[in-house]
Order: sequence, then C-alpha cells, then structure tokens
Amino acid sequence: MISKIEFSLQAMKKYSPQKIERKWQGKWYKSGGFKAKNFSKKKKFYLLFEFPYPSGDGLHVGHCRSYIGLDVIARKKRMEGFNLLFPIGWDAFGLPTENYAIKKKIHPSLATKKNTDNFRRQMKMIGLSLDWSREINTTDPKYYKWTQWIFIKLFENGLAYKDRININWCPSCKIGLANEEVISGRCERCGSLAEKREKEQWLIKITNYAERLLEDLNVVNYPERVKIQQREWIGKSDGALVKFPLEGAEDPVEVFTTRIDTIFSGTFLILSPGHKFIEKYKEKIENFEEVAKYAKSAKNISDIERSNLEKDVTGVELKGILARNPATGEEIPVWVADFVLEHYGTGAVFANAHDKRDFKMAKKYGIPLRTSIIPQNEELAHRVKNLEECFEEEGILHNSMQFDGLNSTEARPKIILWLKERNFADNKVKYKLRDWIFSRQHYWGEPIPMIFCKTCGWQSVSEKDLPVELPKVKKYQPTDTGESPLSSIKSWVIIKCPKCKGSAKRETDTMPNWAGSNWYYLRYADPKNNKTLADKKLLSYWLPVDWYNGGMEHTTLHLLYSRFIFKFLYDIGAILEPVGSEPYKKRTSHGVILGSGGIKMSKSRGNVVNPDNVVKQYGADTLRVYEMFIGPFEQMIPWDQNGVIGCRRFLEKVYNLTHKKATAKNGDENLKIFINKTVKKVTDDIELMKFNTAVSSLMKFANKWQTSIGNLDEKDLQKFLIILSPLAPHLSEELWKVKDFTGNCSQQKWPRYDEKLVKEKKALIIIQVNGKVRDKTEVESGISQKETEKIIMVRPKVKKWIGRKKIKKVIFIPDKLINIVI
RNA sequence: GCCGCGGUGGCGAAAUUGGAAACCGCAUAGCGUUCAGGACGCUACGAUCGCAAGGUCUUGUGGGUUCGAGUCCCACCCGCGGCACCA
Repeated sequence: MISKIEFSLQAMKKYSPQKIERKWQGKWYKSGGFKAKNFSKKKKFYLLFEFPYPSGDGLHVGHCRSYIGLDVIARKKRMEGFNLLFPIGWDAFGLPTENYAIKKKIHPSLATKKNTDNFRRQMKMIGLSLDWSREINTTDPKYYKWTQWIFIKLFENGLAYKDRININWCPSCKIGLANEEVISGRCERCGSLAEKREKEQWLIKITNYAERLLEDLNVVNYPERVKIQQREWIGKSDGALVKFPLEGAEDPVEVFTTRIDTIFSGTFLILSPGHKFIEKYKEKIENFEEVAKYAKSAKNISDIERSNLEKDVTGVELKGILARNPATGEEIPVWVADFVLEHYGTGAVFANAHDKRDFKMAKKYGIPLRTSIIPQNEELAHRVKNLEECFEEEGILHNSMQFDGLNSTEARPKIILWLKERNFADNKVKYKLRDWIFSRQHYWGEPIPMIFCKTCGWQSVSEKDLPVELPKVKKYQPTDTGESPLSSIKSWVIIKCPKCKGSAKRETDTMPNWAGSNWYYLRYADPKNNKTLADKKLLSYWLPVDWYNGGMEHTTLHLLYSRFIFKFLYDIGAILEPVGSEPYKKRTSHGVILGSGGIKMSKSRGNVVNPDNVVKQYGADTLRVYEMFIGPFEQMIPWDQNGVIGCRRFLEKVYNLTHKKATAKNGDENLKIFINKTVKKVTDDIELMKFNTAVSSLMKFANKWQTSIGNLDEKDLQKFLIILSPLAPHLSEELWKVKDFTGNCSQQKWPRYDEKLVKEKKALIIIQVNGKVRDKTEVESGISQKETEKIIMVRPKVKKWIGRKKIKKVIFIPDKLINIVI
C-alpha cells in the first residue's frame, strides 16, 4: 500500500505547467524585468513585430507563432547583454470594429477596449517578454494627435492634395466599399451590383519618393523576395513620352512607351475608357453614344480582369477622329479598349503588331497591322512578317526608314533623339507606383485635420488645436450621400476659417488604417511625449529598428508606406541625422498557420485554434515549443493538434531528468561534447530563425542525457537550461530554482561553446563506387587521400564492387567522401 | 494575367548548401512494466524483390549538366500569397 506521504511526494514531482507558469509570469512582470532603459551603457537592440489589429476573435495560434518566434530572439538577445526594446501596441482603427459597432450598436472604443484587454491577457499568458510600459494605441487621441500632425506636415509640404477618384459604391446600401467588400462585383452585405463612383479624395504624393524608395533598397537587409516585390510595385520603367497629334485638335495624345523601337509599326492608337479626350472631343466622335456605353461598362470591371492577357479583348473605334503617327506621318484610327488602364502611363497606348493584346484586337476588328521588329531566326521572322505570329521580344528593325537593320537596344535612343528634334518625343521615366488614396468615408479612423473655406481654399487645422478628436455620433453608418457619419454633426463641421475667420467646413473623411501604423515604431522610443511625436535624442538612440518581423502580405503596403513616411519625417527634420533615411535595418517574414483542411484560419470556416485551449490543456511552454517546432518559421504550415503532445513529452522528460538524475562536479565527457554542440546549434539556429531545428537539437540532447550512464556535469545542466529558456522560459526558470542555482535563469549570460569540443575527432568516410554508396568507415579526422585509399581499398565490399575493372579516377572530399570511378 | 513563394515517407518535416535522402516529432505495430487501464521504457517503421545476405527504385513531371543532383540549368503540371479602401 502506498502511504499518503509517498503519494503526495509523487504528485509534487509531477510536471504541472499551469502552476509554474502563473508563478513566474507574476514574478517577471512585477519586477519589471523586460523594461527597456533609455540611454543604457549596454548596446541597444530594437526588436519589433507588427503591432496587431485587436479583433474580437482574439489571438489564434498563427499570431502566436510570430510573436513567440520574436520572443525567443528577444530573450536570447537580453541574455547576450543587449539593452533590448521589445514593445507592443494596438493598431485599433479599422473596418471590422466599425462593422461590429454598427451591428451591436456599441461605441467602437468600447469594443476596442474589450479586445485589447483580451489580447493583452493572451500575450501575457504565453509568456511574451514585452515592455508593457510603452504600450500604445492608435485610437488614443494623445497618439493620433501626431498622426494628424504628420498629415498637416505632408499638406504643408505639398504632398497631400485632393483629386477625383473612382471608388466602389453600393447603390443599395449607399456606402463606399473596400475592394475586399466587393465579392465578384457585388456588395458583400446586400448582394447588389457594386458600381464605380467618382469622389473627391485626399491623396498623398508617395510617387515623389519613388526613386529614393527604390534606390535605398540597396542599403537594407531585407529578404530578396521582399526587395523584388517592392521593386515590382514601384515598377520603374525607362522610356519615352510620344505625342500623337489629333486631326483638328490643339492638343496631341501623349503616349508613354518603353518600346519606342516599335513606333514604325504603330498603326492605331488606344485610349483607356476613362481618358479625358473622350469627354473633351465628344462632339467630334460620331459614335459617341456607343463609346460612352462601352466606357461605362468597363468601369465596373476590376483592373485585374481588365489587364488579364487571357481575356477576350474588346474595344470600340472613335469614329470621326484620326491621329497621326509622328514617325511615319500616317493617319491612324483611334480606339478605346478596357485593357488600357487610366492610371498607368498616360492612359493611352500606341498599338502595333508587337503586343499580344494589340495584335489580338487588330485581328478581331480588322485594323491594319504592320511589323517593324523581326527576330534573328529566319523561319520565325518569315511568320512574323506574314503576321501569323505576334513577336513581342526585341529584335532587328525593318520597315523603319533610316533605322532599319539596328537592333532594338541601339535603335531606342536614336529614335527618341530623332523625334525630339521635331518636338514629338522626350525621354521619360515612369513608375507603376500610384499616389496613395488617403481618405475613407468611415467613422472609425483619425479625422483628417483640414478645413475648407470658400475664399481661402483648403487650410490645415492649426497645430495648437490638435488633436482633432473624433466626436461621438449616434450612428456609425456612412450617410446617404456616402460621406462619413461625421458630416451629420453640424456643430462640429461648421467652423471658422483659420485664415480669414469666415465660415468654413471641416473635412469629414477619416484616415485609412495605414495612417496610424506608418510611424508607430517611432512612438515606442518616447510613448508619452506631449510636445512632439517623439524626442529626437530618444529617436536617435533607439532607431533604426534593428530587426522588424512581419507578414509577407504587408510587403507592398505597410512596409513601403512606412518607409516613405520615415523618409519624409527625416526630410523635414523630425528625426536626427545619424539615424539615416531607412527605418528598418533588417526585415524578416513569418509564414501563416493554416487551419484544418489546409486553409487559412477564419471564424467563418470554424477552423480557428485558440491558444487559450492549448495552454489550458498542455501549458504555455508546450505551446511555445510546438509553435517553434512545427516547421520553418517563414513557411506556411498547417496546424496539427496531434503533434502538440510530442513537445509536452519533451518538456516532461526534461522535468523528470532534472529531478531524478544526479549531476556531478566533473561530469561525463560525452555529454560535455554533446552539450557544446547543442549550444552551438541552438545559438546559430535562433539567430537564423531556424527554431524548428533548434528544438530538435534540444530534444536530441535530452534523449542522449536520458540514455547516458555517466552523470551530467552541473555546469552543463546550467548551459542546457539557459539555452532552453528562450523557448520554454517558465520551465527553465522553475528547474533552475529546483536545482538551487544562484539567481534567475532568465538573467544568466548566454553560454559560449568550446570550439575544441565541437570539432569531430573521427570522420565517417562514405565510400562510393561510380557515385553509389557501397560502404562506409570511420577514420581519423584530417587524413590524406592516399591514406584513405590505403584503408578502403582492402575492404571486402569495395573489392567486390570494383572487381577487376580499371579505376578511371578517384574523387576525394576530406573527412567526408571517396568516390571511385571505374 | 502580372509578381512572389512552395511541392521530399501515412502526417509535420531534416539534409553541414553539389557529397549517406528521410535527423527530430506525430501516428501505427510488437515487446517490457502493471491486477488492469493510462503513463513510461525498448524495438520496428519510404516502396519493392528476397528465408537471409543483399539488390533495385524513390524528393511534383519530363529532359540536361556532373564522378555524384532534393539542391544547379531548361520546359511543363499542381498548390498558396499579393495586386493599391481588409489588416
């Protein structure tokens, strides 16, 4: 019979993470151990992850993975002696909260409060070592005062302007829709057909910074795929602006092209459906009604569909209008087609036989075609000349007057120069990057701090009147006119003009979600400052961000926008010189966690895994280790709840071994070698975010320790607990205490490894015959080819495979492989 | 469509970056322990032929380079992400 005392002793020794974790979290947060110190003697390190949007669903295991990964790095960096800034905040303005408020009729700020409380609880629950003293919230007027201040500065510097822009519009809900809210052309809420509607919008001239945003990609440490995507997004192309005179009109059609070498084959002109000439010269267009109808239908097709190469091309000729090709002098017809986009280039192209869509369109409508570029390949050239095939690549010019015989690259500058002399063309650099639409007709955003006066025009709110606080309204729905609900508060809208003191009106649009997230990382340097967005000295101490992790989906929007805003703030002197013009030194990305069925986790699909349940069942350390073990950090991985148990078993093993196995003063040599290798592996892997293999090597060590007969050196156990601690901080801290080691585990120095012990003394040589593995043997490390040959040639397996055949050559890789080619 | 990423056992994956394919973990099977169950421990575990020794095949498909290819090159197929008002 087991006595009561024995029974309770057994119970006490059982690994129960819930108790351990709550205890250590309490101690960590109470002692303020994760607070960053301004101007410490230690070297600073600023580690940042994208601050979350606090949704009502709470964190799911996908968010957790990226946060835990960064926390592992944070904990290691601290132990390596850095003064670490690892901050947190909330990107809380946005549509989902507004929609929730509309539905439940509660103020969005209440929903935000509830959601951030939940997120905060969950982040503490999984043991993130965040500096909570610097917490920020984009919806806090003390914060968005500076978001508005930045807008005013943009306006004062000529970078914010109003323009008419198409927005998605639901005629039934009478509301502007986000692209996301338009599902295959229909309003997400009511299902009626969405249409495009023109609206005056604030735009930000990010295009002024296109070249610098492109150029400075060369000085930052971003993954190549991120740089490529940003370069593609900016989309620089070097080309020419060509004028095509219109018969009987004073202004010519301007066309941007990168393929001026094909100008002599330009047999027609295509305008985008929204091109201003269609309206301007409507009297000249004989079939205006037909054209207008076509243009209107094109409006409701997305750009992606319009520019789809596979799609059938459509178009309408502008009858009664002719243009002149400035190179050939010929009169050519003018068409309108939806694959020509308004906002790229000049919204018009010259069309020819060297573009697939032009080619298709000409064949379809019987528009004349002529080639001016032919390939080297004679057979192909024949087919191209006969217009049997569309040749899009560069080649040799023909049908091109004095330029015949030149290749495309040589011809381009010469043709531009020739047309330039007669004032028909000029060199031009274009970017795909478009100015950034900055207004939203929604409630839950920062009010745009602008005032419109009939006499003075647009005026910014004076700095001393910031912040322009978001007033309380009864309804959060946009108004019937599509304006934000702010427009219905007369007392707020009507205001005196700051310049002439006459009657004026406030801007009632709000800013997009990006506004607050553009600069949030600057605020962490000095989150409570009331005089400026952040003190310059603190900015120059903490910035740039040393390591910024986020999702790939933010590469072209948030990441590019915030780089732009940083450059702008730098230009106006809001940031001190030594920081430089790039905010983030190094960028990494995490992969998404997929739910069951290998699809994205979402509430509507019901495949969301909540970390609360995992922690309840297995503990936070198990969740942490599993999140890191599940697969490569930057890769997309499906969540498999069955796998969690393996990580729990590993931690239990460590717990039991530490309790049951004795340690020694001069411990086992093999274990010493093994722990040194493990320290090296874990140190290197964490730095490279190869968390999965770091966990695997820790598991290997635990297995080795378990089966070893010799005792583990006490110092080696300390090393093991320290390198385990970024991944399983609570357990490491607890076991450190159990062993009665001095201090706290989380405050120890990161261990070094002994190079001599890591090096192998013996090498396993793989013996191949004709590239196939036939044998293997262990030899002394570093022996020569001759010595190796001597050893292996007498081996029976080797003899058997070589037989009497002649040896042609022998390939030898020291300490690794010998391959005998016969 | 354009741009980017990926495809390896039943499953998640590893592979010193051109040198033993499948480390570590999940699942499964057998054995041990136990009154029993669980937990734990040990063993096996890509396919195929074979009693065995051993052989052959195998990293989405097809070709190429190389003594040697999961890794490099060419062509193709499939899945995923972004595409400017989701965050």
